[in-house]
Amino acid sequence: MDNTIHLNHLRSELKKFVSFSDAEWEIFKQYLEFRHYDKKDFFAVPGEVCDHMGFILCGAMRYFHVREGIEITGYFSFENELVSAYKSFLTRKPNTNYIQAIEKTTLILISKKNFELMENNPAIAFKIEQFGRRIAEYYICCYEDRVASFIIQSPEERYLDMQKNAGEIFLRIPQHYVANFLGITPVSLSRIRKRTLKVHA
Amino acid sequence: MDNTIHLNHLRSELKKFVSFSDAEWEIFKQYLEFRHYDKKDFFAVPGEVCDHMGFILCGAMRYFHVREGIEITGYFSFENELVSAYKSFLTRKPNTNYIQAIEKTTLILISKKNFELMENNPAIAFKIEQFGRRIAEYYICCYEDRVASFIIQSPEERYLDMQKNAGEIFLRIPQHYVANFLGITPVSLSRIRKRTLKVHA
DNA sequence: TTAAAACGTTAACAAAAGATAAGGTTTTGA
DNA sequence: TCAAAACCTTATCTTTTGTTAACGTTTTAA
Repeated sequence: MDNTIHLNHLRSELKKFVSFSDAEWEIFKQYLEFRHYDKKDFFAVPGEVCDHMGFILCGAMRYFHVREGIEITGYFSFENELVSAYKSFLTRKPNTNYIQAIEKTTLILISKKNFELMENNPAIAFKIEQFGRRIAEYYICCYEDRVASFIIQSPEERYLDMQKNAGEIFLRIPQHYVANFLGITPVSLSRIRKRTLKVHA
Repeated sequence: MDNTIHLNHLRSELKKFVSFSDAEWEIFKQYLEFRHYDKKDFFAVPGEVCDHMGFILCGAMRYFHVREGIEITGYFSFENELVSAYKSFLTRKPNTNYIQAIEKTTLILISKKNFELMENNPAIAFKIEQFGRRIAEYYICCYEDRVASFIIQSPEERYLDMQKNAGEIFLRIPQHYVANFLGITPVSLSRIRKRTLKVHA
């Protein structure tokens, strides 16, 4: 199977982090693997170390904790985004949540082992450090905004912002997952929707 | 003034991110500057790009947003920790919150300009990439936990956890700042304290 | 030293959210 | 295709939080 088109797509998308030279890319792509997930397949589970970082070619992933038997969704990743239990991937400690495909999903994976091999390969080590740094810095910026939203906004304000800035999510994600993402219960989100609908009608 | 002892302390503390060789350290330390902040002095303000990252030798810093004239505290940094409006520092876009000394505070600063000079100095560029990467990765791990606390815990649970794991903070930080940090109002925290005190009495 | 500001608690009331359950619709999967 | 599961809404009741204000104490700064 020829995955050239997908690899080229990945290379292009990764430019927002770092640009690989042709020589670097030839090395880099040898460390990649493709993997398909059916809906409900798990990318990561609690208690196991997350060994991979993935790039989503198509599909979507849901991150959730289980607390007293109840699933609580904390995050989503969609196509052209990365997916990983980052803390576990970095620290090599057991992960604490599930990451599950919520659609048929195809990933391009890099294993921790391959990451480390590249970090020790002088031909590409520097670029890999840059790559790892930019990814981490990118996510820090996202986290800064997300934490601020919990500190300075009410659930209703978070919902309205999300509707404005990421409205497409509601077309793909069950609403009770979104509720958890906003830090509230599904019942509460349903009420907020009813409340705020009237304002714009 | 001889700051050798403080620089050696910094070098030692930074080992949790990266170890500098003697040669690298000689270069690195030339790009550092010391700065003192009186209580209530600002390290960063909204609308300005944050040009520095700081290491706290002594003292403490508070991060807060102003919303409708009200200050809302989102974070603190203490001695031996870093301080920065990270997103602004990284993206060179205007910062959106205040960072203020809440005690007399001494920082060792690296400017963005000096950071970039080192990134372009072959003698130390690789180490700087590693350094930047490890810092970012460290903060991602912190953020992962912090976001999870908003998703899966109630304010009361967040308070009890904080009391257990970071009790000393309450000795240095006014309680209404802590309340904001937990995502609630000062009045609500006062009630939670009253509620939970009885359980342990 | 002393007046002003900051701080924590409490009260009273309103608003929002959580918990539970029921009902109807849609989706899923055998 | 059809029964089961998943999903969203609504209702009821309880709990928690927000808002505002008052009060007493502590800290700050002139």
